[in-house]
Amino acid sequence: MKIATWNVNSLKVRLPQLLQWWADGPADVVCLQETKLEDANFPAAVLAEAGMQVAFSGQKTYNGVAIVSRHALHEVQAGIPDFPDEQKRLLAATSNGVRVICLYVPNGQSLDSDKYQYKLAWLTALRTWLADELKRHERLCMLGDFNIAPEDRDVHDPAAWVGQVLVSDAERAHFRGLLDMGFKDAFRLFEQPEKSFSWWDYRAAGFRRNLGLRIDHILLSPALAATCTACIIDKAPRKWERPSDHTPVVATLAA
DNA sequence: ATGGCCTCGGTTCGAGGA
Repeated sequence: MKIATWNVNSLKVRLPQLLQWWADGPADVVCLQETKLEDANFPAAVLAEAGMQVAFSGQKTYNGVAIVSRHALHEVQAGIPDFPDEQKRLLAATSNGVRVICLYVPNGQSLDSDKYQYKLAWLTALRTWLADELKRHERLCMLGDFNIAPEDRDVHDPAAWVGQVLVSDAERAHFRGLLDMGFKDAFRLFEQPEKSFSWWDYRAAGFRRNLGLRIDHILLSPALAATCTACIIDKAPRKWERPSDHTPVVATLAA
């Protein structure tokens, strides 16, 4: 079973790329972020036609998350319980016996912004809720755009990023907190090339020059981590016409 | 060396992203 995460930066724009990537067959479950679509406009019929089961939670213009799967999706839940939030950033569902959480962590904008405080509050609520979820679901995974580069090696130029969001101590402490709960960063279970990133700025020819960040992650519960045989960043879609600024991350789980 | 894009809503620019 392959599970993946991909911030598509508008599903309306990226629908052809998603269909192409799905047809190429690299995943059984894909968590999508930044769909930027109200639920009424979600292309459910087109995706169903392509063989996808879908669950989605969206809003106009911003945010929006979805899960697409070859297998049926059960027990769909949107949002973090007890954390009222207008922004559609979290969706959970069970597929093939695996509990899948799709998330889009707030960006935070800058360290002195209210949006940064919202980001930290969101992460606190996430961790509080997850402590319970880990007890309820042994086979649990969390995939998404975390908007956190966990370590300096996940940043193309750490010195240039000092003092910015995505790399701050408080954000990284939240990420480590998830690892301390028992989650494993699937990508780091394996030897990886240096300067592996999942996002590159559209500006400055960022992709061509590999000026990127690794901010899209797959975290696995201990039981799932034990079954993980590979985790890769698939850079192919970032080279296609009109790409998202993020590219998919894919983990392989043995049956 | 510097700055360099893309998406959306809604008009032709501002906000937001990372």
